Parts: sequence; structure tokens; C-alpha cells
Amino acid sequence: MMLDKDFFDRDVLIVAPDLVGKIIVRKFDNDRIMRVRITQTEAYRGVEDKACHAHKGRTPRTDVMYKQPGTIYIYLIYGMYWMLNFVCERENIPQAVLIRAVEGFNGPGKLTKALQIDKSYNNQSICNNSKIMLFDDLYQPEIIVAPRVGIDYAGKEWAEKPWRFMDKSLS
DNA sequence: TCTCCGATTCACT
DNA sequence: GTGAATCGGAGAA
Repeated sequence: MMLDKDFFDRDVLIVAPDLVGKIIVRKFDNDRIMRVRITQTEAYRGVEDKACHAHKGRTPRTDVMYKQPGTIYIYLIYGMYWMLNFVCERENIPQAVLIRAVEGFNGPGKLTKALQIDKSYNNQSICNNSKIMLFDDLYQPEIIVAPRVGIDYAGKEWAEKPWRFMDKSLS
């Protein structure tokens, strides 16, 4: 069954591990369809989280994270790679889940390249979207946690939070 | 305007 | 293990 807005209308620390094992379905412009299972996610939790882009407040860039749960947040990193995120919690609470890896594509930059996801998907909703969808096929992976990656600049306290979630059977 | 730097990846030593 | 590629957001001036 398809994930709806209610799925994302929860705390990001609940949604992020729950997304591991779910299926991303991508329909390309030539009608080719690609299905991949999410194997790794990370949680970015609001203004208090120094590693979260929204911690400095609402700006044109972070505005998306304040929107409806299920909104897609895309941004460019290092001038080369698009990062795929899904907004959590109700409006005006800036939380998001980063999709860090899917089955067959290990790394957030690689998976967006494989799925041909770019800036044009920013600020769209994952619910009722004809190009990209999320499904639950009732697969329930065993989850293991780890610190987040690439955020040393946020300071030790935040860099060490165990807010990365991965499928144990694939680690 | 100008400067700094990042939720990464890959090639090379 | 180190460094380059590459660009837009955010903050300073």
C-alpha cells in the first residue's frame, strides 16, 4: 500500500527508521518504471539540531521543511549532487528524513543520479505524485543505528547522535 | 557584490 | 590517506 501524509505526520525520529525497507517507485518520462528499496536514512530534527539546515531559522532554502508532511526537499551539495529528503511532522515544524541509500545504490548522490531526481522535485508532495511514489510491501527489516555522516561542523554533541538508521541484513 | 563552505564522490598517491 | 570538482545559499560588507 502507498504511504500517505499521515505516515509523515509524526516525529522524524519515528519516521526515519520506519522508512527503512520501504519501496521507492520512480516513473520516468519514457514510462519506464524503477523500484528500489530504501536501506538507509538519516533524521534531521528542527531548529534545535545544529546539523539541520533549518537550525538557523526559516530562509528561502529551508522554507520547504516547514511545509506539509510528505513534501519533498531537494538540495544541491558540493555543487554536484542532489540530496533527497522527505519532510516530517505537521506544518511549521522543520524536520526531514534524508534518504542516504537504497538497494543497489550506496550513497545519497548516487541514488538521486540513478533515479534522475533533481531540483525540479523540490517542494512537490510525495503523496499523489505521478513521477515518484512510496510503497509499503510489509517487509520489516531489523534496524541498526549509527551516527550521522559528514556533519562534524555541527559539533560533537550533534555529530554523535545515533540518528542514522539502516537495514541490518545489508550491513 | 564578495567570500566561504557544504547532509559527496572519485581519482590518485 | 589526500585533494579536486563545482555552485548556490547565507552572511558579511
